[in-house]
Amino acid sequence: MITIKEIAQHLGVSPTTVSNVVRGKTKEVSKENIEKIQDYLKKVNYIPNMTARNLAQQKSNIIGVVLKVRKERTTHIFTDPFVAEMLGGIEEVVRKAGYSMMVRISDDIEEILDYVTTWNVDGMILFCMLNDDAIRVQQQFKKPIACVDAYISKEVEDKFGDKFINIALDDEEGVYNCISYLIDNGHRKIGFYSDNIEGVNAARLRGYKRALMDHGIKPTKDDIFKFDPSLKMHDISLNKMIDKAKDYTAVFCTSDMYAVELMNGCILKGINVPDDLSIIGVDDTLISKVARPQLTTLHQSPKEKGKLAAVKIMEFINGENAEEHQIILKSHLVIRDSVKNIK
Amino acid sequence: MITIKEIAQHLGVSPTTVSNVVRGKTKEVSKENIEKIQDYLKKVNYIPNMTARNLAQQKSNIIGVVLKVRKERTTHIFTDPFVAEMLGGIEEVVRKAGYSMMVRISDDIEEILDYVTTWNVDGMILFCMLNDDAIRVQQQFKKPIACVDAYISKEVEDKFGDKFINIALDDEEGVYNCISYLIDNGHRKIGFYSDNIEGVNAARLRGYKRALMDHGIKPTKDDIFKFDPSLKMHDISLNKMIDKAKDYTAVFCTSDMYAVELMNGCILKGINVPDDLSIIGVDDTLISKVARPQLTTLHQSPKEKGKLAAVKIMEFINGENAEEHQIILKSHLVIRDSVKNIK
DNA sequence: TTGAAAGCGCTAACAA
DNA sequence: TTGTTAGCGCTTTCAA
Repeated sequence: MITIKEIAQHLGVSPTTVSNVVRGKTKEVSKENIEKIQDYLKKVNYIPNMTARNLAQQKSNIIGVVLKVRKERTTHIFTDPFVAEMLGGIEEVVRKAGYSMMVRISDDIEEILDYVTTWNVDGMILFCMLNDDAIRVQQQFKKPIACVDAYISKEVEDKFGDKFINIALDDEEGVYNCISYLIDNGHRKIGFYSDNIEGVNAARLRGYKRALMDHGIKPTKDDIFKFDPSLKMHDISLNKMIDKAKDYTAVFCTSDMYAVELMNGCILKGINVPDDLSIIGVDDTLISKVARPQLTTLHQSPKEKGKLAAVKIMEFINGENAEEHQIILKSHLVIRDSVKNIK
Repeated sequence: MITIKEIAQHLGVSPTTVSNVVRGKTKEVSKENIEKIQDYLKKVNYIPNMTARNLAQQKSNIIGVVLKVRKERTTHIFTDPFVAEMLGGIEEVVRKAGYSMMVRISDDIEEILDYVTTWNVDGMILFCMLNDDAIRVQQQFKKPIACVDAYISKEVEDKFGDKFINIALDDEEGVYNCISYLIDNGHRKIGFYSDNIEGVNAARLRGYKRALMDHGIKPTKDDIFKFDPSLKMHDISLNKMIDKAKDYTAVFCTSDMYAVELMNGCILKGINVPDDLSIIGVDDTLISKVARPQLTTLHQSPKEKGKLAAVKIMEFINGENAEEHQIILKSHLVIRDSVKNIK
């Protein structure tokens, strides 16, 4: 690759002048030099060395997109329609802003911090941060951060500066509505199905419990099914769940993907959905529409979440500050065919 | 961030010695220095500056993962289960090899070349390269390349050096088998449904045509439905397709995603699958199992394709050479419920 | 075993 | 308007 220095030598000008032309800072360059240099740049197809540029400018032009997920989920995290849509939203904004996206999957916040530090990313978009993580991140990472579905306390949140935002959903409220809807349709034995009950899903669990209690139903620990999404355990967990499902008339699942997998497993085992079991999911991604029966689900827009996070990061980088630390999007229930009225 | 120089000064040793310890090149460092330096590194939580390291070493530790897709597909490329699974396969291998993944979506080969050049990526994984692209890539990009589903001529292929591989599928043969299966089940009016007929899909189209002709059916241009996958056009294209579908007893779709969307559209319009229309897809991703009826589809393993591409790139970087320019994986038909025997 | 010095390719402060 | 110079943080020769 040809360098600025070589070009400068060849044309008998200084590297600064060439550099200025390359970067379009042509106010201080004479017309004849601009033309001469531009012609030559094109002729030799000059392409700047990003590494050198970044070192000189103490930045990276990289946005670190970090998916903090537990090991069991790593292998198929991209195939979760929620994540896929979110990434699509992020990618577009980041690319159009002239930045590059580095995607990192990890379940270890220390590793993540090392990663974004060593690459000196200009901003980080962090998916699924928990409270303890947030404390560490806040201590160590001093660049713009946008979170999607971080679930952290008000106190920790307030420790972050002006370059922090969390894009969230009204999870508790949304799930409250889902469960209320089930109850309105005559369901009293309602399961809660998730791969974890941290962060966002803790909020959802609260909504679930509150809805039950408000309708005079006492939630028990047994009603919460935590399953292992790793490839190995997947079918085992699923079958366990299906066995238990017979004791229920409805199950709330914390994502469309899990809902649809459960539904599929049930149907294959002769449990009819929704006649024998009603199912509700979350996300309203493509999969909920193509599944049969079509899935009743709590709508949110993963793509919008991703886009918004990316837009905010760009604003932060460009000097704007966050006016608030949280943006809470509104969910709504999309009623399709996977819930039966059993009144 | 603390630098090697500062550490050296503080400890009264040279930057070289610190650098050697950081990189584990401790053969030439005295034990007392090793210990002293390691302790201090830990104490100050030293994290190397990747940019500086890369500039000095003339490499990047980056693998460029490039999705070359037409503009209409950009917005939801990650949500295609094929792409999602493939990315998952790539990510794992790349990460475990100590590299970082930069994902770039573009439909312009010149832009792609500029991108990987400016970032000085150590290797590129390229999805969906066409013949003309390949010529340009071969001219300009002299680092290891692994392609997934590139479709290029033997001559162009041979112009690449020892650091090139293409991971492909026996597309023509596979689709030949799909169509033969349909014909065996009594179908004679069979449509071909795709968003493009370049590259891989050109091979599939050949398989389609050959199967028809071998069974005495003359394929016509009208039987090929090209639709526009952009968000705007999506429903319009789909409806057009569905209108035409009445003239057919079966449709072959070039991906599960499209197959499932078509199936869904048909069902919503009162066209029963498979009673009124049989459908076959390609990929055998999750979506084909959760759709109803379950989709009969040509199985391949996107994840394996991705993994293999990434493994090959790493081998190339580590000095190994390609023994062949193509690895052709075997597909096979997975028979589920979306095809009806109408004999 | 250690360290001085040059260099990776670019930018930016400052002088001319 | 142009060019000189130093420097970004690291690695790598090579001499001590």
